[in-house]
Amino acid sequence: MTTPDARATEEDLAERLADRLHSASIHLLRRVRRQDDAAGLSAPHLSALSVLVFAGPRTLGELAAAEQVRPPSMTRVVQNLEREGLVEREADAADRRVVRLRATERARRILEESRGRRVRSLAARLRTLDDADVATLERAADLLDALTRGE
Amino acid sequence: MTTPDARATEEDLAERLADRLHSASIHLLRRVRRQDDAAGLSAPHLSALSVLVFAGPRTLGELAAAEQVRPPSMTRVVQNLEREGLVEREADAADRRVVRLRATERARRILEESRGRRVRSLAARLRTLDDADVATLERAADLLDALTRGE
DNA sequence: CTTGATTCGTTAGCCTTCCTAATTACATTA
DNA sequence: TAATGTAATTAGGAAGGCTAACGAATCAAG
Repeated sequence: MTTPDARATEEDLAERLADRLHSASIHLLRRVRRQDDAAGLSAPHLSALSVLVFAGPRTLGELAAAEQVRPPSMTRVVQNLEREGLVEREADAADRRVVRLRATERARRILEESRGRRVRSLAARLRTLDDADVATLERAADLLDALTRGE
Repeated sequence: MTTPDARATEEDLAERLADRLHSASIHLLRRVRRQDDAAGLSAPHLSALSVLVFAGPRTLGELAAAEQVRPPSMTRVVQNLEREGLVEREADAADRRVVRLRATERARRILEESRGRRVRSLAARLRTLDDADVATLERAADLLDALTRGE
């Protein structure tokens, strides 16, 4: 970085990194999607179901917020998951407008299986990395999670 | 790594990491997409154009492979970019079937501008990280790029 | 040289996922 | 009790991905 434009370059570093992470995410998702899901769970369905399984029951609106989509988008996802017997709706005692969602026992099994299938080829590639690189990606996953969550 | 248990655990670690990277990518993209693009360049368009700008001219098939989409998908993207005057087609001298694609001068300018807009909020968050975390993400971007490329 | 197989890109048509706007049902507050 | 606000759904549309089928060009055998 010995260019005359050192200041502009420095300011661009964050943007440049953001751009690279953006591209990497696009490519990672496209690769994973191709792996094709025998269990019939697409990435958005899998991701939403994960929230219910690992973080516990949520209302539809909370789930939409966690997944960073609008409620109407989540409505459809939930309808599909419900049809597959992976999610159950419960009435909220205090407020009958809200839909409380809970993953079924079957969902836990399906989730484990289909997650394995979906990310298998990526996981295979990860196994070729040395410990330091794995640690880097572990830490990066944490950081990205924190960065993309909230506000 | 000698016992079946250790091996299974090790395999689970890779899958677990793959799953976390998968989720992080979904959330990152959903966040970035919301930022909305004043220049009218969507993420897939921006990403494809980046390849042509930074890696030089490519055939349509090569570009599709680099972007991990099928040729018909890339055909549409290129048609849009062409209509915007961001990409030019050239005939290949040796093989008249192939379409050689080149980013225009205008594309370079537009790319810089719209990339900034698109990733701005992510970049702002990245600026809050310390140097070590930034370095981690830089390295992770490299690793992910390598992992999702090829084969 | 001719014929058949292959390859590059396009067209056609479908599916999924996301969105905004409008609507319905319930809750809250003035 | 009337007005306002909020949770979820419905309706409708845009974008981006896919496969299948096709035309044009190339390559490989004979």
